[in-house]
Amino acid sequence: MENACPDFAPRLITWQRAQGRHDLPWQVTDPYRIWVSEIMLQQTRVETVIPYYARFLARFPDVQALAAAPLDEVMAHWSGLGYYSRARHLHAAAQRVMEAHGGAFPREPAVIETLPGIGRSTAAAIAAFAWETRAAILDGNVKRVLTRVFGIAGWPGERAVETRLWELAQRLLPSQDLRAYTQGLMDLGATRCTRTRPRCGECPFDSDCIAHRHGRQAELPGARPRKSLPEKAVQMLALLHAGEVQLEKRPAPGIWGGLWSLPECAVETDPVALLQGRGYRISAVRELPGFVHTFSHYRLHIRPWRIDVSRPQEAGEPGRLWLPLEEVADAALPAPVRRILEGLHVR
DNA sequence: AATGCGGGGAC
DNA sequence: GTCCCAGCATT
Repeated sequence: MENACPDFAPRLITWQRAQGRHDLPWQVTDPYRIWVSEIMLQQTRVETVIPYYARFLARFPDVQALAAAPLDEVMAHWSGLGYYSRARHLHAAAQRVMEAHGGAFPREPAVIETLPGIGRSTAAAIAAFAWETRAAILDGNVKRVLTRVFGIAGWPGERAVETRLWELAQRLLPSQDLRAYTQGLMDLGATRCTRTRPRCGECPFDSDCIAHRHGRQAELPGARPRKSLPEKAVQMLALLHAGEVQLEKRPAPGIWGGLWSLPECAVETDPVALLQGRGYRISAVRELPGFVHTFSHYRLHIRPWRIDVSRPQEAGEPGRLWLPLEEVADAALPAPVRRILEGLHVR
């Protein structure tokens, strides 16, 4: 497979030295500073990390200072970065480095990986940058570069594909210059082999890259399989009376919790009969155009109705109000409810 | 093997 | 809006 590009590593190293990034704040040899950067950079972009990194190192300049600091203060310096278990693990790992390793960061990737918050790729990156250790990384950048250059299909999150990528990453490792090589993989992925609109004309593997040769840059790496969302359906009832619409407050845990929404009923239910059973007198009924609202967990087919009532009921119940249509713009409404009501107001 | 974990930027 | 980002831990 790697026959597609037999001199991958030396070409990458040469490219990194000429075209790669050399001014990132964590391009140092202190393993502590490299370690902190690698944790912050997990699932987080370089531009986002830079200001946090500066503040963090100013307050916790070495592993001893981090281990001795209160966790609350570590968390405060992480505030806004997200994935806060990274900060808790970082703090715990600093204390273990002090107690189990006498304050000296371990050099062997297998030992580094036993520290909390450090997996295979992060352990390899720390060792490669700090000591030129021959260890393979496999982050999002590397997955993108390798799937494209070597034409590896499938979603990298799938076990079989990830196993292939780890094997390939391991086989491609040079015997020296691991610092430039590892940085080159990241630099290429970040500045040339980008997710969209890759700059193939400025890539050292231009002529060899399978994806470029076949115009498959957009197909590689393979996309996460689209999980088919469950389909649900509901009818929403816009009850109108004297220029006002009835709203219900959604229960607090649950979808749209705390927002004001329209009364609902199942699609099997006849809304007119339902309302008449509750004592409403109905003067006009019109079914409005249906549409689909997509959540992260399911797709909701919404069938809205405009129902003019001449004798409203259920007034004064808690969690139920009549809102003047003129005030729809300022109300706390779910997006699809707002869409329905704004459509009404135009008429 | 799947999911939870944040926030932000690109499109 | 969706997708992804210098991933890892947990189940």
